[in-house]
Amino acid sequence: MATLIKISEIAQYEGQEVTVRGWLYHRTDKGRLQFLQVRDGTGIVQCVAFKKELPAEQFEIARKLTQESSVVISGTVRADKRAPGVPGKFEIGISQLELLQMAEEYPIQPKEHGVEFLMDHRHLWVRSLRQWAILRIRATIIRTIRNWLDEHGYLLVDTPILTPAAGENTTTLFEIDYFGTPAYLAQTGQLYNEANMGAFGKVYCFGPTFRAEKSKTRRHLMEFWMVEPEMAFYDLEMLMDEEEQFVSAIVQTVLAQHRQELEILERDITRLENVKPPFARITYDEAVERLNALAAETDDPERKAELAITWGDDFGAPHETALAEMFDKPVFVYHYPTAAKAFYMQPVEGRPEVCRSVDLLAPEGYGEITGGSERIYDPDLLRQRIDEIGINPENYAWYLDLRRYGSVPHAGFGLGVERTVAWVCGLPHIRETIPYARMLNRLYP
RNA sequence: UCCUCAGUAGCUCAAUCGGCAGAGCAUCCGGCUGUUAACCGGAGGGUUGUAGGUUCGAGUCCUACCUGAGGAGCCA
Repeated sequence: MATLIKISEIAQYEGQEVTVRGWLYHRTDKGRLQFLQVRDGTGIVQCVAFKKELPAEQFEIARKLTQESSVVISGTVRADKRAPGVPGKFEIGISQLELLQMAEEYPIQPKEHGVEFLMDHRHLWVRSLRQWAILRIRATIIRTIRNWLDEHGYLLVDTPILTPAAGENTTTLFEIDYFGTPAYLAQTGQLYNEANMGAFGKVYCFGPTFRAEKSKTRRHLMEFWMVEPEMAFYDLEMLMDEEEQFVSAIVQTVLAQHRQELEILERDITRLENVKPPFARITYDEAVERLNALAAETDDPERKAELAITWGDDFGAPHETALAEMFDKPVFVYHYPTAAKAFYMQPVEGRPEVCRSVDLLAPEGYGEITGGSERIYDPDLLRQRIDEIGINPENYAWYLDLRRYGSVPHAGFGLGVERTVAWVCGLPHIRETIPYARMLNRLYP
């Protein structure tokens, strides 16, 4: 009886009789010889059917197999440099072929397709090699996030998805009917994180978050995954130290475990190998100066207008890209204008127009992948900021409570998983970084 | 929401000045014992996004709408 194997481990079975189960990825018809590329989720292996070596009815099945038909194949593993596949270089000489289902005409061909067509067929597109590589890297990034935080003294404490009020501002929330009262899908777990921080010291939440922004860009989704660590007794510098260790660990783990997938994606890994602490740190003031200096050097008036920035404005996509291009790895930009950031961020002492906030900009135009800050821990100042912003303090009574019972300096940040995956994989658009992207005008499949 | 571009066979695209709607892939049939998105021969496959208009004649020009893409704003 043949051994049932995973295709990823085929090299261990050279010369042995094995069985693989899976789907036909591709077939080349050479008459009395059929090359079947079979995938099982772990890899792709070429299986070779010779007319002479198979019962007539089984060879006839091989000759007729359609793309994505499900099969069980047994045969002998042999090394062959010509054999394509993942990992490749080994193939199976078929001795037995069992058909589970002959697939109907499969819509996705091994060729170029349009974006709309592929997104309409996302439930099938995830079977394609590029998507296989991307989603495996995504899984590793998520696993590394959890492992790293768990190993560095953080406790996972889940925060709710159904929430009574806005985390940041009310214009970007999905509203739902909660038995007659309005509720919202969470856009952040941060406020709850701060409560949990008071209980456990270092905590994180990790899950989907929702923004109803009508954004139509390569880096926005309506539903995206975010990990948000929150740490008691951390200041901004400690926060940056922690973030650069964390982000470097993510990138280096993918490099160590997914050379094969990065190769499939044709990712230039030299830029990733460089992602190790320390990262450059510049203030918002310096960033504005650098951008305006760059704008001054530029002759193209369009480019000049794109780069020029007035102090106080938040960065747009061209600003972030231009800033990131000045460095060979991610760069921290800190001390943003208070007015441009969330109400709970700690003002800089003696200079309240800027706050103790920091964004991390990824290289190669991937933009902001983390955003964080020291939080205001003085109850009066927090109450004052809430009044200034004009939001209803009643909704934040429990949050203000946190400052009444042993308030401590603390800080935290959020990292967007999809943007990180897009950057690590070198993808032009975020839509391929999540299995089923929720975008403006797309809720299917 | 704004700007730009696009919509033709299942898919990717072509169609000159407004004049017979075509190719490759996929599918089906036939050939081939080393293919790498094989190759060779044959066949079927069309409400040109929708509605209206101009014209002897519209895939092509005009108007409105729908859908999508790229960019902007907002953000992770």
